[in-house]
Amino acid sequence: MGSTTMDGTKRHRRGDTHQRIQDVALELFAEQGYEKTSLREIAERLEVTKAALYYHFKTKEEILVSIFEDLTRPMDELIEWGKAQPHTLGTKREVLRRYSEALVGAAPLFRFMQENQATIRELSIGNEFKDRMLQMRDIIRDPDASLTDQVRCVSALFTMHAGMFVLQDVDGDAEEKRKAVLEVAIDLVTQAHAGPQVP
Amino acid sequence: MGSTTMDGTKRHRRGDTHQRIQDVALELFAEQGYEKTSLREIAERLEVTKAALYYHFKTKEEILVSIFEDLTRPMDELIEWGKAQPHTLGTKREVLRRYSEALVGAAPLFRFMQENQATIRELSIGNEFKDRMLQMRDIIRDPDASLTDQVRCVSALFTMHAGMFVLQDVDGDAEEKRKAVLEVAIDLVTQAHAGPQVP
Amino acid sequence: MGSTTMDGTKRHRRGDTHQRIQDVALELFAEQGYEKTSLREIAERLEVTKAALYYHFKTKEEILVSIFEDLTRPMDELIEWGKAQPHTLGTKREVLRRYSEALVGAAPLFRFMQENQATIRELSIGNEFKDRMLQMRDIIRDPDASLTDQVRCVSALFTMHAGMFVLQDVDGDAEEKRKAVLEVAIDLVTQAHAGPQVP
Amino acid sequence: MGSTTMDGTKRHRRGDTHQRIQDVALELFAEQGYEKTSLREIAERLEVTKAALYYHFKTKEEILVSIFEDLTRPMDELIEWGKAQPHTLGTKREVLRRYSEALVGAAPLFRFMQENQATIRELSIGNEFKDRMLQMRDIIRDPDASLTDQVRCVSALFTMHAGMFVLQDVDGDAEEKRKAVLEVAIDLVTQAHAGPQVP
DNA sequence: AATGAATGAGGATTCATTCAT
DNA sequence: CATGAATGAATCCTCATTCAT
Repeated sequence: MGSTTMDGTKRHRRGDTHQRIQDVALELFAEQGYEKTSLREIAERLEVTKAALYYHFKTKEEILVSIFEDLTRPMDELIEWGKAQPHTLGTKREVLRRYSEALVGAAPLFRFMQENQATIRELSIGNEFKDRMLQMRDIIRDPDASLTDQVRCVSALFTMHAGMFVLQDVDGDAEEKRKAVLEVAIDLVTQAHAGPQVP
Repeated sequence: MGSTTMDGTKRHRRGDTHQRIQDVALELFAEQGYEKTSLREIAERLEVTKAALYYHFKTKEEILVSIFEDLTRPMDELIEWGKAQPHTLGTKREVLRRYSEALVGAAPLFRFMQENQATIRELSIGNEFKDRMLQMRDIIRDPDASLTDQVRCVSALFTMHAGMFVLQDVDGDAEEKRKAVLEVAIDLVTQAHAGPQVP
Repeated sequence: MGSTTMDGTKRHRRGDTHQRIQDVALELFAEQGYEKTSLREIAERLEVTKAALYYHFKTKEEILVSIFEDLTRPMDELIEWGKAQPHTLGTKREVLRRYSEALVGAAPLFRFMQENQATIRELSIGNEFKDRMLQMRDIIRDPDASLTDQVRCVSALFTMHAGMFVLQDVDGDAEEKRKAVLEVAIDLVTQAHAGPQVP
Repeated sequence: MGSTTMDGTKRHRRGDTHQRIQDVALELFAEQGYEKTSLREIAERLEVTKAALYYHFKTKEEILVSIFEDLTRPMDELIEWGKAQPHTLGTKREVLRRYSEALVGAAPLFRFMQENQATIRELSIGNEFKDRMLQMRDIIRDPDASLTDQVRCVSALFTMHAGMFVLQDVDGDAEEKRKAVLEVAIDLVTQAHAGPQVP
């Protein structure tokens, strides 16, 4: 029942449940945290049994890992691209611009990552995530710049991550806010670049 | 037996265990997260029984609450002071300066708060903390400023919170880093102030 | 499709998978025990799905039962033969001799039976196995003999079962060990026969 | 309630529950096997909750380990003693005699060990038990004797272990049976000693 | 001021089994 | 002949909490 589609194809929507588990899980993880979200809860909301989850994923952690891998792919590609470019201010601005867009697609995941750092540190994705962040940092910052300028770069990255969520309860349309955040981030990086020239 | 002597030497100072519980708890909470830290673990590290913890605190949450209240008192006072001042750039700078110092004393707690947001949101201190942050925000930002400038202010706050931990694996002495972070934060607020004048 | 060819070459011989399941199952049962061996494990090692096992066998227990029946047929025949003979010492020796040989073919099964008695007792083959053993015992022992002599006979049987596995970590070639075990068993039965004559 | 004794001592029978858990656990382990016995079952029979078991023992395995350690102490001592004696036939007989007696006290445990070998092999006591058996074997057997004589010695040991349980459904009083088994075992060892002299 | 003993609720995970395709 | 998807029941275990002493 219910697996027949308009065109009469009685397809078994392979990946349907798989995908739905990921969706609901991310929703709940982001809402309540990883630890506080039980598999029972996920299963109930999907109207399947806990055991069904285990048919699709070997462990609770694997659910998270799979979400993470799926949603951070665009960032991986961005990092790959960024590392191949010359470390100019132009590159950095472009990276921030693209990063800002990539974040939109993975917003719930990043909100989750940000709010569950303690938990994630102990999980297998902990290091993976940290590595990605450090790679981004190394694309953005200049290790020979002043400490202050380095802080500016790190702050730029942070502003982008946090900005999106912290501003949730502020007035204004989401796309506008994204642009404002991006502007501040680009400003910070630009200042970091200008900085050393006028010591 | 015989835990008090006339001159106070070698006595189990009242509040000794109480304090030790808070210390160990915060240490573990910050390290592993609130959910992953069990009372058994805290008790074991203190070499007392779980039941002993219940002599000093009614619940696990109360341990956290008490830590929170003790460690955020300086910030409360700062907020009180800040609200009483005129909303000038000078005030804001001073607030950031003092905030930066206050953060040093409460660093593990803030690290904890930052890394356990999802958990904390469901706890009683969740709102308290959010309120404090919003009050800080309202001291720092100007609600009539452009969205971008508002982001600058929020970013200034965020930079201070995050900066301290994210920079842990970066070179340089802690006090220097604190100053660099403070500088960037003050810069951001200063720019936010300059901004509206050149629209 | 296409699993049989005219000349029988390259055909999926009927019972191929059936047989392979039994082989792998016995191997794992003997190695890890019945309870600790899951159908998932068996299926994985065969590179089929669990459901495939259910095409060939109705239950997990049935897999074991079928192995048991296949491998103990020679013993059944031996018992049939033994019961038909006169209860002389010669018969008993011959039975032991043949039993020893039969054991070689069913070694993994017997190792399994011996190491999983608690489990087997609750299974349908439990009684069957016990019955076989009692019938063997009744061929070997003389119910009117002294208790000691009866113990000798039971011990002879036991020695044969256990001997093969316990001696695994002892020096020497398997066939030699089998003969040594057989010799001791025959000795025991011989003594049991000599016993009553010299009270 | 119920913890007051005749003499008015209101003692908390420390170790009472601890001991009762061991008793019931061994009973069930021996009856149904280790795997098939769930903690729920043990708890129910004791009219406590599962969690209570975990107050007394860290894991299910630890319950078994503790039983094992308590009940095999006499054997450890016997082995210690046996190793210190000269390897004469007299010593061996004495060891068997004492072993036979020690077995009576630990009968359910040994029945359990015998019937759950597959399970035990994977548990921490597996090796401990095997070690004890090999030490016994090395006290009893002579490594330079003929293979047949070595089998005799191993068989003697085995006969003692198995004899007690296999003979359960045979006529006669328990003590008598024990003596018969012991006699056969001693005979086997004696023959092993006499053997090499007449090659 | 602290302990020993226990509980109830819930956690993740595994298993044998079923059934439509 | 075999699979993909799912279930229900059970498993071991952990946790915060309570209470008499």
